[in-house]
Amino acid sequence: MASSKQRVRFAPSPTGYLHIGGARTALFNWLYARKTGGTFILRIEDTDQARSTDESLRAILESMKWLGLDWDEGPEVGGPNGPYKQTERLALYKEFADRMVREGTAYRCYATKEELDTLRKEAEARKQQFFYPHLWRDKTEKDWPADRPYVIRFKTPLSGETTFHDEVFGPITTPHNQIQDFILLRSDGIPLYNFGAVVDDITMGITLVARGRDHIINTAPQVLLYKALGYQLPRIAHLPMMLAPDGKKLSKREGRKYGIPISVTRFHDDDGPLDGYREMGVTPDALLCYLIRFGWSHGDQEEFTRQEMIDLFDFSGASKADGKFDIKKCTAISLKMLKEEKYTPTDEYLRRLGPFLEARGMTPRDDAWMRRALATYRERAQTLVQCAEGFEVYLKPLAALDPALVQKFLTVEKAGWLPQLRDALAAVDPFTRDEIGKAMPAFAEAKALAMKDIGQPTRVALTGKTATPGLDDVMEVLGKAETLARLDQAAALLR
RNA sequence: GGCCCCAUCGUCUAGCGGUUAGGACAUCGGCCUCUCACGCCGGUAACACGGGUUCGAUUCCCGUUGGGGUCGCCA
Repeated sequence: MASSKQRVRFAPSPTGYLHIGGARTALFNWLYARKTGGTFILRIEDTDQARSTDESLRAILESMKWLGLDWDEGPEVGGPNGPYKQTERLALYKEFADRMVREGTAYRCYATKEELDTLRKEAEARKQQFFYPHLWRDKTEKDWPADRPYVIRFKTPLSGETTFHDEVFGPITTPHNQIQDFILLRSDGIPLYNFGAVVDDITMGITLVARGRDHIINTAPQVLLYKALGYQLPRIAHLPMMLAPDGKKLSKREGRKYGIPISVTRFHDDDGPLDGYREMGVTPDALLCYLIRFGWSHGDQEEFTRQEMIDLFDFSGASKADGKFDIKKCTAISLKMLKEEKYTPTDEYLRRLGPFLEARGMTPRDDAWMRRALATYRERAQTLVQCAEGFEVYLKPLAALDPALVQKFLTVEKAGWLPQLRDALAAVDPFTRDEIGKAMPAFAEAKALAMKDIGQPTRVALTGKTATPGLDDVMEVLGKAETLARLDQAAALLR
């Protein structure tokens, strides 16, 4: 391991929401920085001006904050290597590009996009692979036409190959004849991805680049750029892809098809609002827990606190094979994380639950009551949404009972004892789970009934539902007055 | 199609030459039980195929097949 301070970055382009795969990339970089005591940089690659939007940038920052992946340098926090948006660094790219032209490792190309598109189409028609013909490669300054736009292209070596060592995949070799004379700087002075990323990684002192496997193809050109510029290569790590259950790219369409959120937080685009993991009701720690086990492992461990992730993380634990997203596993992890105080302290649980209650028209009550009520759902709610739905039993007035349920459970024949149960419960004091838990079986026994005979009718009378936490819990949370009132209401329906 | 990469239960994965191939999710039984969950017990379920190397291959090498990535003045 390098002795100097590690510097890593996450470099999204603000052309949409923060994709779940991007979140995984961000997590791995963040973990590496935190583990090594290094610096985590957030850099905005907004060079695609046609697609970049401020709304997208806001959404990405919001998602990063929600995940708790804080950055040491970048938007809002600044830093010594700014600015951190590429469109604010154009002079830098020009300086590097001009230098390369001067040194002969790059050249001006005056071929127009139209011209090249035509050639591309022709090659396509001949079923041949298009390859940039070295139109301007060997021209010199005296050949440059005046007043015509040009791009700057890299002068890729004509033969040989480039090999780099990937921390995850090992050595990867690319023959140079597969690398075109790619464009560094567009005619409008804006850099293309490979060039912008390299110049920034160099000037920001990045020591390790970790990104998705779809970038492996970009690495050889970037290595060539480092060499041409005379800088030392950072360490490089690629992560396997996160795919949809059918092995396709995890797109918005695929996500909908399998009920998988693909955005970290809610995002509005042309098709309307798109809910994310936050809206689905998983906690950031639970999501991170699912993500870290995707393409990485530490033996059989499935649950991690944030600190454990930091302590245990290492690129040697990464795997090479692509994976398919499994939403059921994700919610299963969510349940485990939500259930345990160690992973989700009660205070945090309630704080996160609040907005979900309010979204359903409920108002949280006092802290002690909320804690008591939460205890009845902690072991059964996979998500905060499910928990909030459960709270409707407690916080919403009981709606008119479903006639089908009344027919099934609340007839004189099946629940004629209801008024007497009500009276028996009225005598319970204190009205606690334990006392109720004794009174109910005692009542059943006195009536020569089994608990299972009185359970469901009572449950329906109390909650209008057939599945809820235990009756003793429900009654205690509801309180004696509300419990009796609801039973009275149901008893009136008996016929 | 060219080039690059990958390959253990349905899914995420453990394994780093010798294991009854383990765990988790899912699934199927059972227990618990007032319902639904949780929890507990148990079952089904994988080394893609073919060659090597080796006393011995899931593990190392080659090939085949399958999958993915990429071939833009997108990132």
